[in-house]
Amino acid sequence: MDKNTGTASNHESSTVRDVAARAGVSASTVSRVLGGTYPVAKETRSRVLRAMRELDYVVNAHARALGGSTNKTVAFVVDDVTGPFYAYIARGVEEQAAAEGRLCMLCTTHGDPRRVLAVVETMREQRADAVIVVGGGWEDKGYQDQMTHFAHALDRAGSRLVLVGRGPLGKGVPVTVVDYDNEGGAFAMTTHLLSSGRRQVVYLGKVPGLSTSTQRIRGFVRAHEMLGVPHDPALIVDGVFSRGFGYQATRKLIASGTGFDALFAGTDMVAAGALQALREEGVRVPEDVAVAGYDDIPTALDVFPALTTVNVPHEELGRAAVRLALHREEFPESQHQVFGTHVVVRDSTRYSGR
Amino acid sequence: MDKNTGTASNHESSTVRDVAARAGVSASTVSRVLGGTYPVAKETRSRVLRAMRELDYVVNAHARALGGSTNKTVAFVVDDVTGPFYAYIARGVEEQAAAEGRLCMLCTTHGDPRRVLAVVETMREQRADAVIVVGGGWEDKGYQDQMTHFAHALDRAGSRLVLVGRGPLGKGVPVTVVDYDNEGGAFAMTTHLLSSGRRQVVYLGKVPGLSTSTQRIRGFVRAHEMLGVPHDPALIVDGVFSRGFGYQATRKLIASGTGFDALFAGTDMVAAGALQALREEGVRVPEDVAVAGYDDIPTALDVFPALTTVNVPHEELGRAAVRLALHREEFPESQHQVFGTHVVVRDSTRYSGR
DNA sequence: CTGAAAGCGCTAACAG
DNA sequence: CTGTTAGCGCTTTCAG
Repeated sequence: MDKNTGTASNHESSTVRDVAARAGVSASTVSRVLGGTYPVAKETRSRVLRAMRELDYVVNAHARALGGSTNKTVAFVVDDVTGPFYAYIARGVEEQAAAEGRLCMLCTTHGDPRRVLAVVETMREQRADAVIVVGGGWEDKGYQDQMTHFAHALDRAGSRLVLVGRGPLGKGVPVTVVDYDNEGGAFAMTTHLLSSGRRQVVYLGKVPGLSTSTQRIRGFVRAHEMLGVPHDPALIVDGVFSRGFGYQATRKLIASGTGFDALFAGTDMVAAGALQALREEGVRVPEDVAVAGYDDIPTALDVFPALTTVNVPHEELGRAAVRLALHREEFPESQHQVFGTHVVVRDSTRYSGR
Repeated sequence: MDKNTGTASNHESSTVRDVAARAGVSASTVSRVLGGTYPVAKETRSRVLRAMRELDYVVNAHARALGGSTNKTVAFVVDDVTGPFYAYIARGVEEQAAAEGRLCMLCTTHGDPRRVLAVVETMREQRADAVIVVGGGWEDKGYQDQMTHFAHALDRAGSRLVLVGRGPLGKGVPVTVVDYDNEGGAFAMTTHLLSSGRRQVVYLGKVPGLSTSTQRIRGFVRAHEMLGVPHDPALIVDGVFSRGFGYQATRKLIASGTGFDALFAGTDMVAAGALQALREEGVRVPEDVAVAGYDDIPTALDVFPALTTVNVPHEELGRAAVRLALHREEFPESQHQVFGTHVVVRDSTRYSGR
C-alpha cells in the first residue's frame, strides 16, 4: 500500500486541489466525480479516481457541510447508554440513520435537564439533520419552554427536534413525536395483577415530575378505579429507575412490615433488583408476591422467575424517529405517532392459586 | 422568547456577520467574543452578546472545524450497541469524551469486517480526533493490512486509531491499544473450574478468526495443560457470542448425550442462554453442571443462579481509550495498555460436593 | 464536457 | 482594543 506518494506528505491530508493537480484537471472536475451527479468524461474520471487512490484522498466532511447546509448527521440524546431500554432504541436509530445515509452522534445527559438543553444546543451547532431526544420529559414549565424554543430554532435551521417516549410540546410547535402507550401499558398490567386476585399492589418507582412515571401511575390508579379495588396511596413508592432502587426499596418494604401481594416495578431493572431482595428474604415469587416490570428488555428473560412485563417496541421507536423526522415533508400528518404496548405474561405473575 | 427579531428569519440561521451588523462591530470582534480568548472591551462584548441572544445565534461547528482542523469529536465503532459489553465501554468513552470537550459519534458494524473498514473511512472524512474501534479483531491478513493503512492515514491527518479489546497491529504502526488480559481471565476461570473438581469442561463459543475467542481458548487449553487434565477438543463448540447460541448449543449438547460437568461460556450472554436451556432440561446448576461466563455484565447478577464470570473493566477501558489517544503527545510510552481481569465467583459454580 | 471564480461561516494574522 | 484581509476545502454557478 502506497503511503507517501508524490509530495512528501508530512502531516497534511490531501485536498481536491492536490488531486486535481495530479490528475491534470481542475478542482471543479474533481468535485464533480466526487459528487457523481454530473457528467464527466469517462477517461477523465478514471484519471481523477486514480489520483485520489494514489494520494489516499478523502473528502473533508466539514468543508462539504459548509457549502450545503447539512452534515448528514442525526443526533441521539439519552440519559445513559447502558440502560438496555435506551440501547435498543439506539440500535433502531443507528440502523435507520445508516440506511438513510446519516451518521449518528451520541450524547448522554445523566438525567440532568440542564444537560439536555446544553446538548441540544451543541447539536444545533453541528447542524444535525435531526435531534432525537429519548426518554420521559420533565414536567417543568421552564424546561418545556426551552425545548419549545429549541424546536423553533432547529426548525428555522432546517433541522428537526424529535421526542421519543414523551408527548408533544403544544399546538404548533414543530416537533416530531414518537411515543408509546405508557399509560395503557400500566393500565393493562395493573388489570392483569388485580384480576388474578392480587389486592395490595405496590408501585415501585414514582419519579416526581417525570412524564413517563406520571403516566404509568395514572394507568395504575385508573385500573384500580375501573375494577373497584380500593387503593392505598402509601403503596406508591418514590424512587428512581434503577436496579439498586428496586433492591433497596423492596428490602425496606419488607422490613417495615408493609403488607403486599404484588409488586409493579417502574422498569424491568427495578424489578430485577426487587426480585433479588425478595429471594434474599425468602419471599416466594409468584406464590407470595407477584412481580411485574415495564419495558421488556432481554434481562426480563434471564431473571428468575422470568419476568412478566410490558413490551415496548424499542427498536421500532428508534427507526420511526429517524424516518419520520427525515421525511417530514412527505408525511406531514404523521408527525405524532403513538405505538402500542402490551403485557407479556411470564412466570413472575403466572401463579394465582389463592 | 423572541423568535423573528429584526430581519424576517425565514429559514436561514444567523451568522457572525449578522451578529456583527446588529452589534455595530466587525465579524472578527464577534469571533473574538466567541473564542473568549482575546481581549475585547467590556462594553463591546456585552453588546455582541446581546445581539447573539436576540438573533438566537449559534456558531457553525463546520465552519469552525474547517479553519482549525479538528472537529472536537471522537468516533466510537462497535458491533452492536445493545450488547452490554459495548454499552459500558461506550459509557466510559462518552464520559471521558465529554470531560475532554469532545462529542461522540457512534457507528455500528454488526460484526462485518467490511463495515468496520467503511466506517473508519467515514470517520476520516469527519476529521475525528480519534477513532475508537472496540471488540475483537479479525485474524485476517487483508483486514489487518487495511487497519494498518488506516492507522497511518489517520496519523497523517493528525488523528488516531484506538483499538480496544484487541492487540496492536505490529511494530511502528501508530495506534493506541487498550486491551485487557483476555487469555489470563480464561486461564484463571478454567483453573477455578478444574480445581473445584470439574473434569469435562465445555467451552461454548469458539468464533474462528476472532482474536478475543482465540485468546480465551488459549487460556482455556493452557489451564488444562498446566493442571495436567486431559482435554477433549470436541468439547470446544463453535458458535457466536449471543444468548441464542448459548441456548441452542446447550440443548444440542444435552440431546447428543455428551458428558460434561461444567460449561464455560464465551460471554455472559451465552451463559444466560445456556442457563435457560439447562433449567428447561432439569439439569441442576451448579450441582450437576457448573456454569461460568465472561465479561461480568450486570445481567450476571440477575440470572439464576448468579453467574460466576470474568470481570472486565469496561468503563475504564473506554475512558482510557479516549484519554490516551487525546494525550498521546504527553504519554508516548503508555500507548499500549493492558488492564487486568479477575474471576468473580458466584453461585453458578460455588458448589463442589462431589 | 471542463475551467474559472465566487462563496459557505469562521478564525487568524496583520495593521491600525 | 478593533477592523481588514485572507483563506480553510468544497460545491456551484457561469462561461466557454
